[in-house]
Amino acid sequence: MARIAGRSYSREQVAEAAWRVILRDGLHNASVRAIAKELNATTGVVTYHFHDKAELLLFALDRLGTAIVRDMDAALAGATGIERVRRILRTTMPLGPREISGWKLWMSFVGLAMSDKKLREEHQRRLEILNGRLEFEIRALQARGDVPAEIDARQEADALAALSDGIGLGYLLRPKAYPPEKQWSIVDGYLNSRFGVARSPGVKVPRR
Amino acid sequence: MARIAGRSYSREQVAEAAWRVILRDGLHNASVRAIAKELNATTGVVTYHFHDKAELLLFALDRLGTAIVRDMDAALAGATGIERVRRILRTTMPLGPREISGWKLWMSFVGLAMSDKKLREEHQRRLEILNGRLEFEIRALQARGDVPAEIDARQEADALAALSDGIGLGYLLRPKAYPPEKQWSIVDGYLNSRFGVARSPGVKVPRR
DNA sequence: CAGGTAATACAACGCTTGTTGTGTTTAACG
DNA sequence: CGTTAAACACAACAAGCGTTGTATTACCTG
Repeated sequence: MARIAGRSYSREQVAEAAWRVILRDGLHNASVRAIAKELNATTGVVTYHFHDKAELLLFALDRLGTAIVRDMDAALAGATGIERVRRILRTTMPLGPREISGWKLWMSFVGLAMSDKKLREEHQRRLEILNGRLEFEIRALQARGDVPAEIDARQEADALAALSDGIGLGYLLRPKAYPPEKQWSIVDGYLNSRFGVARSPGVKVPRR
Repeated sequence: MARIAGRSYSREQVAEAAWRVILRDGLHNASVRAIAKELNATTGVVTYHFHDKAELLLFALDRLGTAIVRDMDAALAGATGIERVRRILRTTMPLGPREISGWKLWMSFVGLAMSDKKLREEHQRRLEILNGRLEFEIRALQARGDVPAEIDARQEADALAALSDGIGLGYLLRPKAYPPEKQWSIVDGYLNSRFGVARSPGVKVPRR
């Protein structure tokens, strides 16, 4: 346990330093030494808090996921009906700098996850949580009568998640093609033609 | 220029060896030596045909993209109307082993592209071609009267591409959640509710 | 004040990496 | 047949990597 303030780094701080290095120099340049230097420390800090570099990366990805889930729950507070679905999507899509950074980190790890089983399982766990949230909200809308009962909530959630993720991926590679207004326009268009939900007026894109 | 047959490797063969190594061991293990070993050769082959390792990777990604475009054009032969849109999507989505390998390679490079400008530009070029194809077909459908003229073809193409890419990304991380039938079900559902196009009977998922 | 332990620094090891340079083979050409 | 250049093998290099071990600092406890 950390003794004092000032010195003594936590695992979270190491993970966040790793985030910054990955965002600035890429994952393949995120060496233990580079991460330690980002902390204004030496490699001793990293090797003390983590057994492996793999453990550090896994922890960094885990924290990234929990941060997203936390933001999502915070965004859901006080929302009802279809607005809850919109809030969920708003948290995952790259609308602001925070979400964009999250997406860049996420996609950097996806590349590694193609060949690393542990990282892939971590990705799966997180995606199942997110899609589960969407499915839950859609079922709630069906119980309310706002959404036709004959649709497959599970499939509809996976479709919505795919659309959202595709927009995120598209934004990272072609930012000009997917500006925030267009992201929302696409999603609203989908929600509208799929659930018959009226488009939200103004297409507000606030948050940070 | 290659003198004889048997020996003498081409740039394409080196790139394809790189593909196999990346698919088997991951991009971070695709060293020059590993790629040469995959060719049953030495590093001399690689260094002779490519100035850099970066040049090799860029070439490998470029060839992957042109292969996809070639498959797409082949799939478009003899198709008319909305079926052409379906054929395009069928080429990009991870329905068969070939497309799945393509997606794994593609996503491996995306991770690097987050910090490599050249790779990112190559990704952009390819995506603009693919989305351009979709936009062109949608405009053709509008000219035919099959699709309402008041919709934004550009945005509709980007939305469709995002949905397709999101399904591809989702499949790589959660294959069980996006089996081929479900992939088509989602896309058909979208086309149906968006363009009012009748679902294709049988939901065939052939090809390789 | 003394002892102990958490937290970090630092040096060193073995290994792998991309790259460069120099041989060596082989096919084509005058 | 002899020359030339393409195509490749091979060795060597410096740099960087993750990891390990040991030394050092700083705080808490008794």
